[in-house]
Amino acid sequence: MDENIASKTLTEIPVRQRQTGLDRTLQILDALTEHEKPMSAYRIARAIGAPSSTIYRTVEEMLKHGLLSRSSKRDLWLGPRLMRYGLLYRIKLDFFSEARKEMEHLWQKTGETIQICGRDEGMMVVLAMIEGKGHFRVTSNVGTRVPLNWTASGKLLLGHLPEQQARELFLSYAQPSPTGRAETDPDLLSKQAKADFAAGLSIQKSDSEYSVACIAAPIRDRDNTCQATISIVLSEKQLDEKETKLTAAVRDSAAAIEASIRY
Amino acid sequence: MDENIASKTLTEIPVRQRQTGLDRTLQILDALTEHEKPMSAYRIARAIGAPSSTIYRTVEEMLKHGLLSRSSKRDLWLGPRLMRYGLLYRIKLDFFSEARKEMEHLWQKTGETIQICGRDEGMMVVLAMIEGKGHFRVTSNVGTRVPLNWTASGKLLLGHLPEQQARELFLSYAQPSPTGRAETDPDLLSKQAKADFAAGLSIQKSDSEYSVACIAAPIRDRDNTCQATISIVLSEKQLDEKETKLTAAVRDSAAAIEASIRY
DNA sequence: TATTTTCATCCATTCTAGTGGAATAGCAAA
DNA sequence: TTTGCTATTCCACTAGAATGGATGAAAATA
Repeated sequence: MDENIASKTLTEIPVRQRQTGLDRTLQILDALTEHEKPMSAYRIARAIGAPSSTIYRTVEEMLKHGLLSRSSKRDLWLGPRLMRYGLLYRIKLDFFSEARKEMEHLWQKTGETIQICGRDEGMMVVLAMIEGKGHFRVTSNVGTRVPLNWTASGKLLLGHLPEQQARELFLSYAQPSPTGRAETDPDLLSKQAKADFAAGLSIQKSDSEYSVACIAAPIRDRDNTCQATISIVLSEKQLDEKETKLTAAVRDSAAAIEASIRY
Repeated sequence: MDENIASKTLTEIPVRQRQTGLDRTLQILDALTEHEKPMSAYRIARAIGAPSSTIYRTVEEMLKHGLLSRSSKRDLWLGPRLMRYGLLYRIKLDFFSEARKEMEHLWQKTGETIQICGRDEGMMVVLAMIEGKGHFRVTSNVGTRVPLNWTASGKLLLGHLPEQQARELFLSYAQPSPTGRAETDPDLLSKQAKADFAAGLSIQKSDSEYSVACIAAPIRDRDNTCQATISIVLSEKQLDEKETKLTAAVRDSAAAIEASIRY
């Protein structure tokens, strides 16, 4: 909300770097995605601490290109062109078609909610999902982004990184979850990430939503990088009853997807 | 708009206008999406006719921001950050949650493949989809983009525009389809678009894929703009057998979605 | 009402980034 | 070998982008 109050200490040279047009463009898009609803150009400028003249210019250019759209007289929102790249990126992920099949398979077998998740910097993103057959519903959806420390998948997604690097990402992005149960300490988190990744499984209870649990397994490529995760999202109660069976199923699905991209 | 016409008369010198960074960025992304596979920086530069020095620079900056990623030593591909905006754009479309419900509903009722489609400039994009229960499979997928003249939905998506404007879009983007059965004449297409939109229904057979048919209805907002379409994709044979029943069902679903965004 | 905040546009200044072209090297065909 | 295409980097030049600040109008608030 408030802009950058902590400007510079005495010794720091005021190298107020001029930003590139692409920087400003991405800052605008990020401001809108964070805010999650339309904003005026003026408000965007304030939110990112940029000169309004620059933002008005850039916004105009972005509108011309369909990266933004006017949602009312003065409010701006993301533009339709953004879909072009995002959706294509997803369908061309090399594991994606196989992952869809396995998702379906896992869903047939368990009847629970199944998700494929990936990482975008410090956030976990739901890439694909099938909802469970029962009445149990989760709030997440395809496209939902949450901090990595909220979920089992989030931790796995950093498990292949050197611990130091994972620590830094958790340090920058970890946030308290709505339930207050998600770990936020970077040291602990990076250790957990490494351990869970090594085990090929991560289980989590009520970290992000009350009485919601999650069983996740990593999808690793030939370089052992965690490209994505596949997971079952279910009620804590269900988890207690069927844990052994479900963990095995998730592991199998992950293995099947990995096999498809490793030849 | 028309600046560079008067300047030189006799010897036409190629006035290669300097492009903005955002222009170059989008050209790079478009080159990759069109090509549908990774390309080298050099190849991208040639594909868009830009100075290679510019492209190498821009590519470097885009890599830094996660808009591109290296898929091998020299090959570049779309970056994970693109998902951030694309998926959020979709999820926040005001009709989207209702549309998902109706999609599900229609699928339960018919058992056929159901799609929600939107428009990105001159292309139709599959925004969401549920596959049919039978063995009949279509090649399209969420994120698939095809020229507007190939599909029933494509025509509906331009139906609210003044005929002249629709004509221009068809003129720029209409292409022959794989089956050769899709209309390509802008005049005919714009008339069809208008008529189908007015009728609130468009039906198509084998225009884009052999023996594949489609029944589509427009989803219009308060301004009568066609925001998207909902459609049943099925075999021609099925269409012949159950046409009346299915058209009614699609109409009902579209109406339900429209009701949800029109209060 | 008066006053503050939001919104939008304009201008002069600074300096970045797009451009053209050259240089270099690897590789494959002729 | 020569030729030609791919691939990458470097440099000088300058169009035009980002900036800071000013100016007003409109809207919100007191």
